[in-house]
Amino acid sequence: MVKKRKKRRRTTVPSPPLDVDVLRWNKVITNYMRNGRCDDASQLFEEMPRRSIVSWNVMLSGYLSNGRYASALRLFGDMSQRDLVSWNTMINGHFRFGNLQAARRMFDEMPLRDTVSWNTMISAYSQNGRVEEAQEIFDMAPVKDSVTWNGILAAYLQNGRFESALKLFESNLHWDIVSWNAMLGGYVQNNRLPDARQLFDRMPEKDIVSWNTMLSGYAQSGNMAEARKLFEESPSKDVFTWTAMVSGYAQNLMLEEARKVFDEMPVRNTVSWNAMIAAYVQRRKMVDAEELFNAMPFRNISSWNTMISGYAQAGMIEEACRIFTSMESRDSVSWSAMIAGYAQNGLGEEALRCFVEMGRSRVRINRSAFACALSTCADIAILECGMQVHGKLVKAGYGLGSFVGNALLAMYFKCGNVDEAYKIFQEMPQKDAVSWNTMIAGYARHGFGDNALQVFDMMRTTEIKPDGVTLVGVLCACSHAGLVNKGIDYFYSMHQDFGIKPKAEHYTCMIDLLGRAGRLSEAQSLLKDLPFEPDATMWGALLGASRIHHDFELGRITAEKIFEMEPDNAGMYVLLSNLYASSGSWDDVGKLRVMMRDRGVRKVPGFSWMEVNNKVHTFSVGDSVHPEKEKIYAFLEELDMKMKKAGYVSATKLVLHDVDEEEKEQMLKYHSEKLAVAYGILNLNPGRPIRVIKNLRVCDDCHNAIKFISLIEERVIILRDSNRFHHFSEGSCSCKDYW
DNA sequence: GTAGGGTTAG
Repeated sequence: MVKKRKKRRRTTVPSPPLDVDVLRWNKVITNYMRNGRCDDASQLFEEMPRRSIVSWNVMLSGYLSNGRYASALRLFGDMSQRDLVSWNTMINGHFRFGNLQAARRMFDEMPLRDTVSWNTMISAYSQNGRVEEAQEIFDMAPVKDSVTWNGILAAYLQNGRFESALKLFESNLHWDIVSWNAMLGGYVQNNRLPDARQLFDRMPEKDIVSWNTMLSGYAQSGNMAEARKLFEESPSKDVFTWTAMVSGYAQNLMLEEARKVFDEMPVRNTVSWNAMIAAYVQRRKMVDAEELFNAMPFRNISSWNTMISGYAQAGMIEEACRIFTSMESRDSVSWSAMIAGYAQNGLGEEALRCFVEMGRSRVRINRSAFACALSTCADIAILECGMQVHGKLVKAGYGLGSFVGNALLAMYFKCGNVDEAYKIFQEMPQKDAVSWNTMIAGYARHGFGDNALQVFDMMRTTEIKPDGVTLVGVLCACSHAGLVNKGIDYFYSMHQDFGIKPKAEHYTCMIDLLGRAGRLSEAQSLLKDLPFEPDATMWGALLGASRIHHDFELGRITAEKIFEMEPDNAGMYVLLSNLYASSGSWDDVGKLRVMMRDRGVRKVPGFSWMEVNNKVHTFSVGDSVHPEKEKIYAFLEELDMKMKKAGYVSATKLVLHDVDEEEKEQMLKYHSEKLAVAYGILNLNPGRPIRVIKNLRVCDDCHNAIKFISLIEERVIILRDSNRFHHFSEGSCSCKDYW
């Protein structure tokens, strides 16, 4: 079924009699193109006294590989004759620049197709994430050679359909070595190293690629001992082998070993240098990285990109920007690295500005940039913006492959639009573990525990196995849905049923689950019998439970533990302070305040934000800067009266400061989330949900007040605080008053 | 002109 490569048939149109001159010209042009000298090449092309079809083809592929799509198109239009190579090149070019429809149209219309045409279509569709189309072409292909077969195998492997690939691979015994290697790589990428090794050992023949694939599999998974063994056993080594070792040591943070291999390498290329730079970058040694970067003989775009992301990850965003702006040409990775860098350094708006700028540049926005932009929108929770990115995404024709689809899911959840998240989820053609986990955890964080568990049940009917993250979501969902016993069951059977040993995060969920249900002593004993040392998050869960159930003493003990571990965690001081205040122990509140002052712990100022007409409005306690503050305050006064009539009592006891009653009430009234909600009601049409984001946990009084507001104003209000989501509607909240 | 291995973004 898989045959040896056939000799290429050059043309269908007879070439003019070759003369040596034309061959020489073509050679020079090819060299120019290889070195990125497009303009020199085209000048030479213009000056040629005679041209063969090869001259045209060399120009065409040269333009395409140098990013000159428009020039390529023009040239293709100008060609007086075209052979199969011209057509195939142009089709591939359309794909490379994301013009899938044009490629398909050209394929459908071309006068004659050879196997390369079919193969090009298959692999290009696959590289664009379109497995269905790749499959369609594969099924239609009249002749299939080994490249065709490997194309469909790679299409499965590269697009998360490992099981299908495996099935296909096992159904046929005549694969050539390229496909064996592809399958080996598939195992490696799916972290199935023992299986990979088995395949490796039973390969009918191995070439250097097989050895390198296996070696880098070990290296990437942290098994440097085994990688080293293969390195020494392998019958031959090339620059790939050596570079894989450097990068393996780099990723396992073994800097000295990496450098030693790098120094011993008989031959280095740019990628080897890049791997060594990456080693320094991963250790945040930017001085050494920069030194190497300056010393290397040739830099390619990855070298620059590595430096950008290195500086960005080291928090040196100005330096990253310096590298970015000094580049001659930037590709999608450069842009993505810059966008991600801004986002990781808390500069969300800069990140989005950069994304917009990328859209204006000649570089096509790739999946990564979309994913980065979406996750930025998610972090700063601006739904409108996220929806616009979503729109662009659809227009760019990327579909809902799991990578981008998952980013979309997360964005809609984090921006508070649960329904849209579910819609996306349903539309996703392939759901991986991350998709399922995002859905489950998303529903849970929004307080829709039952939905989360439904999704979990659906997941169990698929071939995708639940992992540790899934179980965190499930336990969290049980906690939020008040399904205490079900949660306990899952916890104690997860090892047996799913082969997942409970880790710290699962214990934290359990403490939260028991605590929320008021079973504080059980939560305590779980904490006492932990198989490892509890961390501050676990104590935090217990403190949260103490607060909800007003267990003064437990709260105090718990908080002391936390203060020992994390003396700077302001949130925990506030939590304890609230607990003290709610029982009127102003003395303790005062002592705590002194303690905070002595230890230099600063309360993070609370603020909220929301989006109206594509503009983000930020509010802080007792805001006096917002241009419409008069209107907002007046509205709040009015609202306050209505709320009191409906039975609302302001929880003055909860204010941190021991001030007189009237003043306390004023301070509460103007908490940032209340201001934001008021602004939303004033500026968003009735019927539209009001989405507010707050950087801290919402306080009891605001939570209570917003419940009343949702009832009086007949509004759905969705509040994201630092911990979870609250959906207020008709006087109640999806968190069931526990957060 | 189409396929498998080493570097960068998510």
